[in-house]
Parts: sequence; structure tokens; C-alpha cells
Amino acid sequence: MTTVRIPAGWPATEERALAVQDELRGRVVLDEPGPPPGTGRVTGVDVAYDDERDVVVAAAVVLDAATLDVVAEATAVGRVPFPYVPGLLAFREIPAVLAALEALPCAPGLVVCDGYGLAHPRRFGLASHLGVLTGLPTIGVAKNPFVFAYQEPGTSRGSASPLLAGEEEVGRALRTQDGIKPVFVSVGHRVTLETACAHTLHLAPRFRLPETTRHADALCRRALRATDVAGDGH
DNA sequence: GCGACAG
DNA sequence: ATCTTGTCGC
Repeated sequence: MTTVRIPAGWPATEERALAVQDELRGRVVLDEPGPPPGTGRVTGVDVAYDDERDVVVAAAVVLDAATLDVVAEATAVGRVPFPYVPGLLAFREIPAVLAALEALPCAPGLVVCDGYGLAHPRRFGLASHLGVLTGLPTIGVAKNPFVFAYQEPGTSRGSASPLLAGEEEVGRALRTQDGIKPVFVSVGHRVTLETACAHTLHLAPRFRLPETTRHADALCRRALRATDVAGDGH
């Protein structure tokens, strides 16, 4: 497990964080289709916290997109760099996620994030931010709706309905399993909403959440527990 | 003004 | 995110 280095100038206040979002928002690329589902590699990233001990652990798990087999993984530990503030989640998670991605022995391909990309109050969620910083294609798959309205999608797997910011479709409520609560998909960087939804369905053949986030979630929790005093002898 | 609000 | 036992179901 590698150690997180917090990037120089990482914002410490909400005001500075908002300014960073304003500055980076224009660098998001929305006109590339993105890699086709089922080919190449797909990487899930997730983060777990122990705020009591000021510890954050991130995991990145690379899957073969065709078989969904795990082909590589990495973790990173560090101190929590920012409090949780709705709309500023990226400032809490990204340093650790970057460290985990850099520790991978291979290229990540498409990155699947826990949370939102475009479906964000300022159109610059975690997935957008991570995409701009890394240049990688990214999408966001969230477990809960944030601030956008949507109609309940049809009851069968594959049904979807738009997440609306007024007239603009900023994401989609997508049913990944029959009769199960939908997930909330949005574009991060260099991927189309169509492609993002296709990837999400491809990655969730059996459970509600994509295999990428299931693996990343399990790994960062396991790694965090291994950090509990007596974990690795320090 | 008050509440809601990704993880 | 995290605090938490058993329990219902495939």
C-alpha cells in the first residue's frame, strides 16, 4: 500500500475549492464517444475513511472488460485532506484516488467513480475532476440521487430515465437489475452518456452496482481495517 | 429563513 | 462515509 501525497496548493477552504472547480470545469471534454464497452480494461476506484484516526484509504481495481476478471489492484493510505461537504466530495477523495491509480502496474483504461460527474450543482463532480486531472476517460455511478429530479425508470434491467437540470439531461437513472433501485450514471470526462450507461450495464450483469465499484469498495475497506492499530506494525 | 444534500 | 445483529431469501 503506497502513501498519499497531497498535491501542492490543494484547497483547504470551501471558498478555494469552489474557485478550483470554476477554474477546471472548462477543461472537461464531452465530445469523445469513449472506449467501447466490453473491450480493454476498466478500473473501479473507491475510498474508505476512519475520521477518528484521520485515515483515508483508496483502492483502484483493474478489470478485464470482457471477462470482468481482476487483472491488477493497488491501494493508498493518507490523512483526510478535506471535510465532507456536499458538492465538494472530490476534494476529500481525489488525492488518495490519484495515489492508488499511480501505484497500478498497468494503464487503467476507463475509470468508474463512486459519485457524480456532470450531474453536479456546478457540473463538475468527482468523476469530472478526476478525469481532468488524469486525462483518463471517466464516468460516475452513484447509489443515490443528488440534487436532480427524475422519473422512475421502467421496472426491467436496462430501463433508464433522464436526470434533469431544467431541460438539460445531466445524467440518467439506470436500472441495472429487474425491480431493483436504479443507479445514477453521469459522464465524467471523454465519454458520452450513452457509452457511460452501456458500460454500467455491462459491468453489472448480476448485482445492482458495477463489479468495478464492488471490488474497489471491498478492497479499500479491507485495507482500512488492516490499518487498525497492529495492522502493519507502525 | 429552513431543509435537503454524491461519499 | 460510518455506527451495527440478526434475518429473510436465493
